Amino acid sequence: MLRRRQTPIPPIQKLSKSSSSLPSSSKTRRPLLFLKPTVSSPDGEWKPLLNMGISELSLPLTFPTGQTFTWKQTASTQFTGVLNSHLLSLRQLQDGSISYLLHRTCFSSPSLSKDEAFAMDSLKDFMNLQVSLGELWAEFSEADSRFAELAPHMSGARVLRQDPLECLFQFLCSSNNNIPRITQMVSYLSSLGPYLASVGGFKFHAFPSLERLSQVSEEELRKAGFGYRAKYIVDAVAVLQSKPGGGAEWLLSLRTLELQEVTDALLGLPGVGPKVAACVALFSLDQHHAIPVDTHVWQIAKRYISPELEGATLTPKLSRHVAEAFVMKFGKYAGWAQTVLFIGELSSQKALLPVHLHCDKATEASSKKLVTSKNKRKSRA
DNA sequence: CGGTACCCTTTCG
DNA sequence: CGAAAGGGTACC
Repeated sequence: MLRRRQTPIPPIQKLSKSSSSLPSSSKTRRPLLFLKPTVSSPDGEWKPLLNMGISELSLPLTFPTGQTFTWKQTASTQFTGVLNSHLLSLRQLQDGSISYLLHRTCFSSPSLSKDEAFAMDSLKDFMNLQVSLGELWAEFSEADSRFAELAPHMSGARVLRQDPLECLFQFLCSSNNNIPRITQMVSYLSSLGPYLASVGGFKFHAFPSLERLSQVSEEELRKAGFGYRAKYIVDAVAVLQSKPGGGAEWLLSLRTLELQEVTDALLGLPGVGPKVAACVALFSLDQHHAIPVDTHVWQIAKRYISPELEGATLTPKLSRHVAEAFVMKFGKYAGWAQTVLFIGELSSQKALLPVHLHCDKATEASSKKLVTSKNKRKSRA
């Protein structure tokens, strides 16, 4: 059942110039993937990546959950994004098996095969695949009952390891903002970078360099709807560019530091407060116990972690308290636990949850009713 | 440390 | 249709 389709599909040069190179035996059993069948420089083919099982990786519980705004859902079970200037799509079948497709872009090597090894390394890195969710979640479930009841419905929700520069600018856009607008702003920034290709109606660009970003003015950003964050972007670019050795490199170097040092460093950037710093630390700088405390996490904390906080308002001091409480409870991968609890709060994901696991007041009442009526039915039976 | 203005869009009452 | 809130930060 779990047999992987490891059969190394021979590197068929799909419809390459010398069509005679197609092994005749394969023509009747080609997979039914009619993707852009006749373009002159075709994409690569779908290839099996791995099957860790749905419990280790779920694309829909990893990509559209507020960690990244650059990956797009390009088909019902397909997500597409840019990794080190490579454009690739991922797909997941019911059994959890993941396939990938490397798209051809203006920057692709002629054969694509050279790019593939590189793209695969990037991907494993990007998905933090060395971290086993199974072990972590067992511990989390033991530590926290809310996690335990949520976990079965959140299988495979992972924390990504994004490029720090990209991550920083995404979350600079996120302050006091909502997901659709953040997405719009981030795609504006992305559009400044080199165009790669179009997939599923989305145009993909490599994220712009600091140098390219430095060419955009505050006024332009304001016109593009960034509001007061326009100044954050412009100023942050300037500060980063002033770092000896380069801003992107400086950000990357934070990966080797402790969380407190990372946080302090990030807080030195314009537009970066504790919440944004924690997001960048967790989602791109290997700080697995960074806890971005926003209004959702605040609700979670009050409800499940520190009930005594009911009625309090979220001050910086209390934010730190909440973050500490999470780390106390979940340990050095507390940020991963937080992500699961957080997804449970997202209204977009609530639709996938049984009603009794919902947590807002309106549904709380009705779920109680449901439970009691169920119980009545049961006891009558 | 605690309070408030800041852009702008959507949702709520 | 006005108010409030939405995945905060800078400044006082």
